[in-house]
Amino acid sequence: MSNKATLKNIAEMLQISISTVSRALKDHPDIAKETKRKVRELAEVMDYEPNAFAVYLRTQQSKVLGLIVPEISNFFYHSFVASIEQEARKRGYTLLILQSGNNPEIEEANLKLCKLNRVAAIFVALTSETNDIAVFKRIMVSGIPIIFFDKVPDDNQCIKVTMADTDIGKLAAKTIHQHKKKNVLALFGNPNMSITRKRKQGFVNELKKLSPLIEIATSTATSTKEAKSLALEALQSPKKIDTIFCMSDEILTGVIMAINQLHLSMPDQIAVLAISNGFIPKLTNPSITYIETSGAMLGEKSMETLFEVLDKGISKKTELITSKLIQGGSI
Amino acid sequence: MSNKATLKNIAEMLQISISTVSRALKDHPDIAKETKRKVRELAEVMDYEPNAFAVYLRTQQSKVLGLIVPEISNFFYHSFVASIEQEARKRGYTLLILQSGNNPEIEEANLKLCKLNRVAAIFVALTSETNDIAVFKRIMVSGIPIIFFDKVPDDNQCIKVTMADTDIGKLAAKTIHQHKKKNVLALFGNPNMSITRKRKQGFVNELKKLSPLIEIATSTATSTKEAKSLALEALQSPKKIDTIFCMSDEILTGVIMAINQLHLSMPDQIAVLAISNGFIPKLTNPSITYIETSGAMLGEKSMETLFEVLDKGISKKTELITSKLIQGGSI
DNA sequence: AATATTTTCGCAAAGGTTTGCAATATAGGA
DNA sequence: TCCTATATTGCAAACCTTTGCGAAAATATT
Repeated sequence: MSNKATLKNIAEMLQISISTVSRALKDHPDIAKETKRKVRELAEVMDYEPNAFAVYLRTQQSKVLGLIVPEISNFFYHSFVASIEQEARKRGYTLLILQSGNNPEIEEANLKLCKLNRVAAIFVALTSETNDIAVFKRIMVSGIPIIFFDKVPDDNQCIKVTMADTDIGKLAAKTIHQHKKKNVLALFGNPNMSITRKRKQGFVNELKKLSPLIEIATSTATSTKEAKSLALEALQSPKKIDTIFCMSDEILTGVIMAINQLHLSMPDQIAVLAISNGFIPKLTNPSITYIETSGAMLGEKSMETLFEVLDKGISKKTELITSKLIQGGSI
Repeated sequence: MSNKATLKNIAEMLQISISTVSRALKDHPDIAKETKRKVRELAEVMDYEPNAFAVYLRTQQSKVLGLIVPEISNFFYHSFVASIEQEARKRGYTLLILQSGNNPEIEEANLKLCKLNRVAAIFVALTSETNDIAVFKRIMVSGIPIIFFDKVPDDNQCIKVTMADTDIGKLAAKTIHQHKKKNVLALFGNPNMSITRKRKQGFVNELKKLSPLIEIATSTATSTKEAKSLALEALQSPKKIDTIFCMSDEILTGVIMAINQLHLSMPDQIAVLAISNGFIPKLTNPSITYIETSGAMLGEKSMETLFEVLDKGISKKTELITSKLIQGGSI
C-alpha cells in the first residue's frame, strides 16, 4: 500500500524514519540538508498533504474556525464572511459556516457541531430569539474562544465586535434634522436585540434633542411583510408623514415595496433614510440614502480581535466600528 | 486529567475497559444491559461526544460534506444550502461551505481544502470562468465523489444535478409568444457556461418557431452594471422594444434599475420576464413575472443523488429539475 | 459433576502525526 | 588513540477511537 501519501510511506521509500521525514518537511534544523532535499522532492511528487485529523489528534490544535450566523444570504453577513474567509485562507484556516435560521435550537446544535469539530474559535452573530447565552458561556469556559459580532449579547463578560449602533442612530437623526423634516415614521426590528435598542435609542433621543417639534412615530417590524404593511398604512393615513427611517435592509425592502405600490416618488412625496449594506438602496431611482454598515470592516476587525484573543488570551473586550452616510437621492 | 470526556476516562472511572465503553455507547449486543446503563449515564453527565478526528482516523469516514459555490450570498444558492444543510444535519453530517468568488484559482484551493479535510463528498457549482475540470476529475478518481449542481460542466462522465435549462428557455419563449410580443431584448450571462447556452438555445429556437415574425435581439451581460446599461440603451433607442427577457437575477437587477431610472411602467411601456429565484421580482410594482428556479428543490435532489452515489457507487448520472412560471404583473 | 454453549468483556493493533529523549555518527582536539 | 562536542537520525509514546479475536464468566445441557 505505498500509494497513499503519508509520512510512513515516504519514510519507507527513503529508508529513513518517520520522525526524520516529519522534521525534514518542517525544515527542522536537526535534519541534514541533503536529507531534507530528498524528502521534499519525494513529498512533492507524491503530492503529500499532512492528514489534518492526525495532526489535530496529536496537537489538539485544529485549523478550523466556526462561524454561526442567522442567515448567510444577506449582504451584510456575506461581506463579513468574505473578509473573514480571505484572512483565514491566508493563515491556513478553514471556515466552518453554519446557519441558525434564526432558530435558537439550531443555533445551539450548531454550537455543538463546532465543539464536536474542535474548532479553534467561533464567530457568532446571535439569533434575534436568543436570550440566554449560558450555552455560549459553557463553550467559552471549555476553552474555545467565542467572538460575538453584529448581533451581540448585552453581557459584557465576553468578546464583542459590533457597529457603533447608538452613533449610527444619532447620525440618522442628524441627517433627518438637517433636511428639516417634520413627521417621521421610524421602523425598527426586534426589540429584544441590543442592536435594535441601541439604534432606536440613539435615533430617538438625538432627533428629539435636535428637533424638539418633530413628530416621531416608531413601530416594530420583524419582517419585510410587516414593514410593508406598516408603511402602507402610514403612507395612506390622513396625517401625512414626510419621512420613513428604516433600521435594516429587511425593513427597507418592505418600505420600497409599499412606495412602489402607491407610486410615490422620492424624495418629494416621501423621503427615505435607511441603515443598510448598500445593495437594496441602489435598486431604486433615485437611489436611497443610507448609513453604511460594512460587513467587510466588521470582518477585518473581528479577525484582528480573534488573533489578539488567541495570542494574548483576553476574555472580554468590546470593539466598536463607526460608519458613514452614503448620499443617495431619497432625502 | 480525568476532566476530559473520552472513552478512556469513562473506562477508568467505571473500572472497565475502553472497548467495553465504546461498544456500550454503540449499543453493541455483546455488552450487558446493566453495563450499558452505567456507561450511558456517566457519558451523559460527562457530556461525552466522540472525538470526530479520532473517529475519522480509525474509520477513514468523515462526516463532513464539502460545498463549493461561486458566491453564497445569492438567493438561489442560499436556498440550496439551506435544504442541503437540513438534510445533512439529520444524517449527522456537517457542511463545509466554501466560496470561490467566481475565481477558478480559489475554486481549486477550496477543492484542495476539501481533500485536506477528507470530506465524504463535494457539491460543486462551477465558476463561470472554469473551463478545465481536470482537477475535479483527479479528486473523483482519488475516491471523493463530486456532485456538480446548477453550473455544471458539459462533460457527461460525472454526476450532475441541474435545472432543465433548455425547457426553461422554451417556457420563457412560450410565455412571450402568448402575450403576442413583437420586439424582444433577451439578456444572457456568460456564454461559456452551459447553463447560458442551454437557456439561450431553448429560448431563441422556441421563440423563432412559435413567432417567426418576432424581432429578437440577444445580448450578453456578465454583470448587473452591464445589464443596466444595455437595457438603458435599448429602451432609449428609436426602434422600440416591448419586452425584456432576463436569464438571471443578476441581469434582472440591472434591468430594474434601468426601468426605474427611465420611469417606465410595466407592463404597458415595457414588459419584463425573468428567470429568477423570486426575491428580486417581488420588489417591484407590479411584481415581475418569472420562471422559478428553486434552489431548495435542487438541493433535495442533489442530496438524494449523493446518497445514491454513496450507496451504489455510480459515477455518472444527470438529473434534471423542472420549474414553473410564477405570474406577476410585468407581462 | 462435567461438558458445551452463550454471554460478557478485555487485549492489542491500527490509523497518521508530533516530539522528548536516546542513540549513533562524525569531526575536532589533546 | 581516546575523549568530548556537535550534527544527524531513530525510538517510542501519545492523541482517541474502532474492532477482530480470544478469554473469562455465567448459564445451560447431559
